Amino acid sequence: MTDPGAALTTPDFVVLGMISRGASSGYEIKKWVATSIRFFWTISEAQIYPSLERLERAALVASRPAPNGRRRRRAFELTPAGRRVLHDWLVRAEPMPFELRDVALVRLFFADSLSRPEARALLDAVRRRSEARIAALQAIEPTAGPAQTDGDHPRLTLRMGVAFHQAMIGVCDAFEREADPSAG
Amino acid sequence: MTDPGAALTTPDFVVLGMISRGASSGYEIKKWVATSIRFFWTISEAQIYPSLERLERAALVASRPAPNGRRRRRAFELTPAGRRVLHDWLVRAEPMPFELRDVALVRLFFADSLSRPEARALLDAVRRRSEARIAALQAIEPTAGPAQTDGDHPRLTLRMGVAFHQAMIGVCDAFEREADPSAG
DNA sequence: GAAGCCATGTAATTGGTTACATGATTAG
DNA sequence: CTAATCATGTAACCAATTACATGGCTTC
Repeated sequence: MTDPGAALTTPDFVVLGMISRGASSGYEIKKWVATSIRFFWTISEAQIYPSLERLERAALVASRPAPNGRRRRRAFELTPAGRRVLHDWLVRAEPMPFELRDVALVRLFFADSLSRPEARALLDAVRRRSEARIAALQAIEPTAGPAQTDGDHPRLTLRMGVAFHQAMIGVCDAFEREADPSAG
Repeated sequence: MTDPGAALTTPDFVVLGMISRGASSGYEIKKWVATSIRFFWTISEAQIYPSLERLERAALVASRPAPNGRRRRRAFELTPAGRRVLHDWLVRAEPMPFELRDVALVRLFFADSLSRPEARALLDAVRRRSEARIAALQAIEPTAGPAQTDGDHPRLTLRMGVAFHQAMIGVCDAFEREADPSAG
């Protein structure tokens, strides 16, 4: 075949990527996603298990039975081809659209029709949401241990999440100060 | 019925909201979305026209034929009920999950397996993307004219977009400096 | 012995996009 | 006279979620 990674979708690469980082079972992939990339990508079992099948048929991952007692379990690892395909995807130059889908911002956009206190309440809700999200992100602290100076990309993406929401909070505060200078 | 806004989806409220801001036709809603909220919400004709039908059946909008010459056109406006439903939605206290879906961050997350220059190239791509997005946002400048001190929420959401991406750029820069202190 | 977690998997539905069809008008 | 824009609409398709089904193990 010309390009074994051509038919794969982003969820497939996520599965591949998590296995490359050491996740072995479908269940583990799900949990790892939930404690790492969930803030910018989600995935459900209904995607993971069929994806694992496809990846194995394409010989990008290999599985062996690895039961815990009588509880069945399949352990996966990358094949050399899988590692190559993942690498190619990571370095591929292609547009990466920034897709945000945020009801809160939609509501804020339309908030001109609200009264001052109503608009302020909405703005406060947005600020609190960001504060909560920052707390959730900081509770993760990936790759436990003191700052490893080098190449800790999970930490990088975590920081981006925090920076995002700090920025949002900053804009909320600035806007509030403008609308109500007495509180400045 | 108990709550005329209960059955509506977010796209419906977007349609309602755009009409409340003066968009009159389906076509116009589409264009207004494309120059305002598209950075945090999108909508297609295939959603807009059926939505308009639903909203009219629910008596939240009213339409009259308003052809331009022989080119057919339906002009919409909010009914009092529509205005009320929109208002209720805007002030409703309900969770507003921040949903980001970003392949770029996924790729960055997995970038530990890349070589230094490869990881750097990816980081640069992310930074350039944010720069481009900031430029696109600043090209919009909504509610043309000099800063209207008060209640300009479209401008608020615009600023959030800019602040977001400035924050991302900041994190990119910081990370790069850490990984390669010689460039500091 | 019940609740919760480990573990795999599928069916049905949802929500949305893409692509198309149609046709009038305006700008170059 | 052609391309772009105005304008409305539908059909087919796709990605992803929700909800469920099954069953073993662990903890209280």
